[in-house]
Amino acid sequence: MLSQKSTIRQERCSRLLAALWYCAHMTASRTARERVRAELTREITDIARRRLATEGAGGLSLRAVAREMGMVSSAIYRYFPSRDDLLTTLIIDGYNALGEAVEQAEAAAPRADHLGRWLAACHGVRDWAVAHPHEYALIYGSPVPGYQAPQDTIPARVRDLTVLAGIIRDAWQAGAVRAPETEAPEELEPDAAALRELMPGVPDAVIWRAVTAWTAMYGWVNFEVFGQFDNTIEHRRTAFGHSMLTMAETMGLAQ
Amino acid sequence: MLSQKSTIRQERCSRLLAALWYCAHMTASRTARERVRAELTREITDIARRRLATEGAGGLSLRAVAREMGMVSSAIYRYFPSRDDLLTTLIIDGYNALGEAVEQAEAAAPRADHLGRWLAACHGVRDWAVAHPHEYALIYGSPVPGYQAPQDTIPARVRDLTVLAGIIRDAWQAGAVRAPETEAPEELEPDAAALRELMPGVPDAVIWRAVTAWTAMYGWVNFEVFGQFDNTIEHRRTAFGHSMLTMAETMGLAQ
DNA sequence: TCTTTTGAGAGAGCATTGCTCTCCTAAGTG
DNA sequence: CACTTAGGAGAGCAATGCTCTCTCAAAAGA
Repeated sequence: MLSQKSTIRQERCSRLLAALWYCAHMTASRTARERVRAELTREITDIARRRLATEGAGGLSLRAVAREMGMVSSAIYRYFPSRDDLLTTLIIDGYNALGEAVEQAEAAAPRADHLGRWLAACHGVRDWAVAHPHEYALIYGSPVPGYQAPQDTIPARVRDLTVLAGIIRDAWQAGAVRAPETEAPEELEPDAAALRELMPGVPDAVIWRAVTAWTAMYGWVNFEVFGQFDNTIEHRRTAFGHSMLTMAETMGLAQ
Repeated sequence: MLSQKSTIRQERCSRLLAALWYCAHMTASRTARERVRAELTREITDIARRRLATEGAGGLSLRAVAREMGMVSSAIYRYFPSRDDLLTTLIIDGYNALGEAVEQAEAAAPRADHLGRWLAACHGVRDWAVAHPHEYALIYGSPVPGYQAPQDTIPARVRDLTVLAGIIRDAWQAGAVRAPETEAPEELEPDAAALRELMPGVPDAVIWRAVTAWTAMYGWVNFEVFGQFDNTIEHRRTAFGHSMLTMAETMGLAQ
């Protein structure tokens, strides 16, 4: 009994050492094995993403992915410890894809045209969401599994928010924002801290209007992607643009 | 072979006749059997709703409900032909519960205080959603199963929208709405038809602002319920109220 | 009151899922 | 060249949705 325990501990210890050694040399040596592993990992996520786009998050099954790869299902677990980990990877990828779409859309507008940048960013979000409804549902819909680890997703999920903050910051510094007459309740003063860092110098009243516009935009996109506008609104892109123009006015973005 | 087929057809025919007879007499006779059936159906949905509240939509299993009822799983199928049908029932119930919460919240405000009615309705939605996050996710989150039948849900899902439309209609008739300067694009003219019926006399420009406010409200609630505000905004009810006040201003609702 | 119909629970069974084992081979390492 | 180890194969476990058949008691009809 004791010797068995000792053996186990020894084994675990040697594994730990091996893992440490592996970590220390990982960056230096790009062995063929590591390359094929990275390649297979990418192939798994690609297939999973494709299946996600057709079946939806609920229908994504590890076994189906394995089958499509010509692998046996247990082999997948060498690459992803669980189905939720695969989903988390897909979520992070989704955040990055959306963030990139927004960044590119916004970057296409002239820097001084703050209203144009806002509208471009909004359409960037909407167009991507409409084109990738299931991926969008994964990142901005109801949380699917028990609960995905939010820690890993933080760096990727703020990319779109950063774009908005940049627009508001630039517009404010350029004097292109009319400050609202009404102030935000003092109670909210500490809550704006994180946002204040993204938009230095911008008064809280403007920040809160930006938050309102932000949630309004995602509210619209949610409604549209999740089918709430079916059989009601046909010209959705136009209606969305008009709605976002209204929100620009609410934010005090000068025409 | 032929006789077997004929027997089957005969059997099916007699079943059909029995079903027709049953339908014809259903309303008149409330037998004990029907009462216990209704009672058990209600018990199933109650347990399902409770499990939904703790496990979420993904973790709702027919077998678990059956186990909790002391039934064998196959017996559940006498009451609901599939898991999706149970979910659809829950969705309709959710729409009705939310609709009722909104109606009650809005009814508590003085009729002439249109801004107060708007804010009350908004808080009605938010408070219910925060109190029943999984049910809210079921009705306003990403569509969970393959696709639920939207036809059955239509009567229940417009209750909240009707409340909003009533506020705007009353406010407009009372002259308490400032019409916006900018008009909506003509392209959207046909899309407002359904909404125009709910708010007779209200100009399209105001209707579209109401839609924007509506989506903004649900956008905020989505963000809050789905955890997008975690570790950022603490005083969420206050922030939500301020945001909805901003949207009232956007709609032109006079203070 | 007695026979017949029928609604509905029990139980076995099927295909599928996520995940965990143990084996075993071939690629990479000293 | 010996040997370590990453990783694929396959069986297996528990759970799921759903479909059968069997059976019995309650309701209906005479």
